[in-house]
Amino acid sequence: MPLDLRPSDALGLWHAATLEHVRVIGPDLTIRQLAILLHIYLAPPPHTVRGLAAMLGVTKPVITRALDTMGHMGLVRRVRDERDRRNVIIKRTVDGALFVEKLGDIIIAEGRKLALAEGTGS
Amino acid sequence: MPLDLRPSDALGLWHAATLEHVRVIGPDLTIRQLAILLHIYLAPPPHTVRGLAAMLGVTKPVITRALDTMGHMGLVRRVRDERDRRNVIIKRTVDGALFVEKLGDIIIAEGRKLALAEGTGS
DNA sequence: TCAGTATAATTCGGTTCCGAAATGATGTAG
DNA sequence: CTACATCATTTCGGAACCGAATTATACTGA
Repeated sequence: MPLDLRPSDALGLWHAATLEHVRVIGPDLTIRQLAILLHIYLAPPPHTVRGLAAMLGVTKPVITRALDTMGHMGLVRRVRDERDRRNVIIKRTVDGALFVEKLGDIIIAEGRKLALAEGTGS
Repeated sequence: MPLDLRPSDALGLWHAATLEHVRVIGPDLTIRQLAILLHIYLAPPPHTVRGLAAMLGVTKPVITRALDTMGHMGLVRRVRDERDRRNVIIKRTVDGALFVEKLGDIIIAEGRKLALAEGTGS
C-alpha cells in the first residue's frame, strides 16, 4: 500500500520533489500547465480544449494559452478533429513523454531518499 | 515504507494532487513560490533570502519577488535580523501554516483514493 | 576613517498569464 | 438557407514574472 501517506511523508515528498523540479526543470511551467500536461499523458485520450477546461475548472482561454506555450516547447501537439472540425484533439509527443518520465524519475528518487532518511532516523 | 513508489504511483499521485491543487487553490502560486513556501515551513529556520536563493539555484531577486507576493497573501512574513541588519529572516505565519496543511490534506486524500483504486483493480 | 565586501531590494525591457468579453469557424435544426 | 448553438481562438487592460544590471544599506578590516 505505497500510497497510504502520513502527513509528514506527503509534505516531505512534495517539498523535496518540488525543490528538485525547480532546480532541474526551471520556471518554465506553471502549476496549471503541469496539471494539463500530466492529464494529457496519464488520462486516456482523446483530449479536447473543452474537456480539459471542465476537468480543471478553468476557462477555455486558459487551456488555449497553455497549449500555445507547451506546443512551442514541443510537449504537446494540436490536431483538428476531422469528424467535427470545431474540435481540437491534443496529442502527445515524444518530447512530452520524455518530460513526464523525467518528472516521474525525480519524484521516485526523492521518495527513495526520504524513505532511507526515515529508516535511519527511527 | 510508504515512499517506495512505483513509477505509476508517483506520476498518478502527482497527476491527481496537482489537478486538485489547481481546482482548490487556483493559479495564485507558481512552482517556484510553492517550493519556497514548502521549504520555509518544512526545513528548520532561520531562512534568509540568500539561503533560499542558493537552495533553489536562482538569483536573489527571484526570492525577493516571491516574498513580496506571498507576503501580500499573508503566507510569510519578513523580519530584519537585528544581529546583522543586512539580513532578512523569513518567518512563518498562521495563514501560511494553514495553507501548507491544506496542501498536505489534498495530497493524502488523493493518495488514498489511488490506493483504493489499485486495491480494487488488481 | 575609508575602502572593500556582503546583503537585499529595485529598476529595466520583455514576456507570459490572468479573467472577461468579443470574434471566427463549424455544425445543427427548423 | 437561415437562425442558433457550440467549439476554439483572439483581443483587451492589468498584473506578475523573467534575467541582468544597478542601487541602497550595513558590516568588516586596515
